[in-house]
Amino acid sequence: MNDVKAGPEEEWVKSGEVRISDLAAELGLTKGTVSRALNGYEDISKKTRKRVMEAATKRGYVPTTQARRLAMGLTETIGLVLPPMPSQPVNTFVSEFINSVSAALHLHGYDLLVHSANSEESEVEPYRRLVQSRKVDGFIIFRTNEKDPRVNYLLNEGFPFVTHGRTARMAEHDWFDIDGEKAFRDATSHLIKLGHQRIGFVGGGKEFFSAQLRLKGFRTMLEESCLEKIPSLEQAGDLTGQGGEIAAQNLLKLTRPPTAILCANDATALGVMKAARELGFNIPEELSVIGYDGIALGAYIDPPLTTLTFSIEESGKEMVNLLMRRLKNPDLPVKSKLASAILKLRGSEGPPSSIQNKYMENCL
Amino acid sequence: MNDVKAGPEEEWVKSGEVRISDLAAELGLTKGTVSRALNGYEDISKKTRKRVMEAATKRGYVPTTQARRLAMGLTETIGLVLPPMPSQPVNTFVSEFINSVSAALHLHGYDLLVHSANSEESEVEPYRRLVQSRKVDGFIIFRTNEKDPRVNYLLNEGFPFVTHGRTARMAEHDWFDIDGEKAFRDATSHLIKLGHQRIGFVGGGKEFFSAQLRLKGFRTMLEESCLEKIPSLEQAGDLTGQGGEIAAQNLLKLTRPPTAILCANDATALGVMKAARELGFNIPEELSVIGYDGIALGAYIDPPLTTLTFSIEESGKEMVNLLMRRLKNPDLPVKSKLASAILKLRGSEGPPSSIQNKYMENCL
DNA sequence: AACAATACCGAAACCGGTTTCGAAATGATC
DNA sequence: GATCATTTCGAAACCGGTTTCGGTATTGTT
Repeated sequence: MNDVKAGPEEEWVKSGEVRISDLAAELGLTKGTVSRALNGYEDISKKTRKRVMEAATKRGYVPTTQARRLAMGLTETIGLVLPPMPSQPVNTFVSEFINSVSAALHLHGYDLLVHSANSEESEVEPYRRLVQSRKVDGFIIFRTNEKDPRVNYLLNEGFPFVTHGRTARMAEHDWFDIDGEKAFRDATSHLIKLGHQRIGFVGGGKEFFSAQLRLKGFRTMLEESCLEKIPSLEQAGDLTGQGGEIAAQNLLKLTRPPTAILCANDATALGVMKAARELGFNIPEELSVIGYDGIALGAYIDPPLTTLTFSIEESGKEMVNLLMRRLKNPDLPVKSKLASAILKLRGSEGPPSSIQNKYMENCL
Repeated sequence: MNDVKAGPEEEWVKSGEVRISDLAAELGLTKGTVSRALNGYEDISKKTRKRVMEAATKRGYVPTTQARRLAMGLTETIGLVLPPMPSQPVNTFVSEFINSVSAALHLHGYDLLVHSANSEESEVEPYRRLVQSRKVDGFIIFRTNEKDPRVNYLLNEGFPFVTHGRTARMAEHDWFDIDGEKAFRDATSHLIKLGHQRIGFVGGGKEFFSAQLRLKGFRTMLEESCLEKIPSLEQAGDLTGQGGEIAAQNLLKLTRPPTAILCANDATALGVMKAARELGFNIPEELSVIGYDGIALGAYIDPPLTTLTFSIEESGKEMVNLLMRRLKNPDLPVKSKLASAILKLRGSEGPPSSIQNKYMENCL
């Protein structure tokens, strides 16, 4: 009966059974004194502090988080609400992102509360609940839209948060983003240098702000390179594989199909490649494809997908830094960080089959 | 100055500013009475309850979670520790799983605390910390190993948890698992019926319990079908794409390479397909490949990957149910649930090029 | 009308910590 | 040795709820 696994001499203490008052009683001190001793207050003699610390480690005392947080009036917890999952998630971004955010928060003594969004209710509802019940001190928000109700709500409440992605009100809140515009200038430039002149673009709808910025980068580089903008080569997808398929079918059935297609993300690119295969286009000989996201799977398909990648770990870390700064001092001016994506050449792009060499010559 | 967004008449209350004592004072009651009124105690008159409820909704009162939890002695939080991320994650399981677990927990009024494992320290360390600081009431554990130190620790502590996957001590704790053995019997049977007689298997190391069970299913079906077991056709990978590549190279360079390869997961299968392409094997004509996991991206590669799938949403839901049951009554006998995977035919398998028709004739 | 039973609410303890304030003990100064 | 400044700790309030217990006020019973 009642036997426990432990050495014979060793007295086994089940975790978390010793309270600060037990410790105080054992030491002949008050719990206030014990608390101050453990928390490094200066008005505790070295001798007493040593006694307390030793007793604490010996008895395995760890303060009860709930009590400490109540007393200190903070939750030491950051909320992250998962957007409703698409039926066919193709991206490992979320898990990597959660991982890096969680790790970064841990360094600051913060916990990560992950909440799932119920698609039945309003987008801001989970945030409202978490704020009202005071379960978190701040939020990490990702997949922002240009006009984002979550951002509006939190700004209105004066509640701390950082977004991954810019919004219409980005001047009013901290944010981190990848410079998708520059990324697509780079990718477009790369294709142009390879000799492409008819380049297609498959983006997201207008509701995807980041995808719009990528489109902007694409257009900018076309203009800089004196290539005419051909509206029919710009397709609005929905950032899914299926959307990519449909968009690619539209593009490749044109009388003069593009020789390259830039995709706003990798899922789209995979759909584009699938459609291209089915329509008999060889990649990259007859069609170059470039994606965005850098998903690992891209390296295993045939041909391996050339894509724009960025460090998810850095994203998480930087966002946590911004948020911690905000929590320490809510009145600081807004701060933001723009990181850049790099083009990872893997093989799904190359020179067009028939190189038209007039490129760039009449420009400037 | 000090203007807030609200109707002119409406008095604007910033969320979470009203305490139970405020409410009590306003109503001329004590906070104990207000608390009982809101929590449905029977010793409150209908009239008073109505007054309290109305005042609460009007003033937007929501109890402070930390205080409630401290008073009630529970955290209403479940911990989930992410295993160290592989450098090349190709699987969306984690994010989907987190999503479904979080959603299921929410139905029970529980929160999900996601913690990341620091690869520098022991595997159980995060669990120990969460237990000692009393941040969670229980754990959801996944990617268990046969001998799992986390399981040992928690069993020793008597701390509630549910695993995704079986362990050597599965008789002592609640668990949920997919019947990988049956799944691989099915997949193997499918290949045999297609006419394959030399079937390769790329698994994980011995440290991956679930992969071992899949191997067992493979072997069982070979035996049942009176096919001889050829040891060199069983390769131990590491459940990554790279591992799959290497294993496939070994298999395909054999004098008599297999006509089909079963893979313990999709990441491995992708690596196998890559190696096969590079060695000039056409899939599925010259080599059939089947994976396990049902990752969505498998549908977009060429050929689409045939795989064994299961419902991640169901996994999360069932695990939460098991855990909630355990929390309500810690003394209940252990309970478990075994769900089955289904073979999703997508095109990466087919009959072998040269059918040897003697199959199954001399069996039984 | 007297008494017991019941409905309803206030008072206070409690959860497990933190932090402020003041008092006692110690040390320093003359 | 008396006075004052410092060090060190105890006492108590506090964080914001929940829950037990007991005391009125009300109702029901004979």
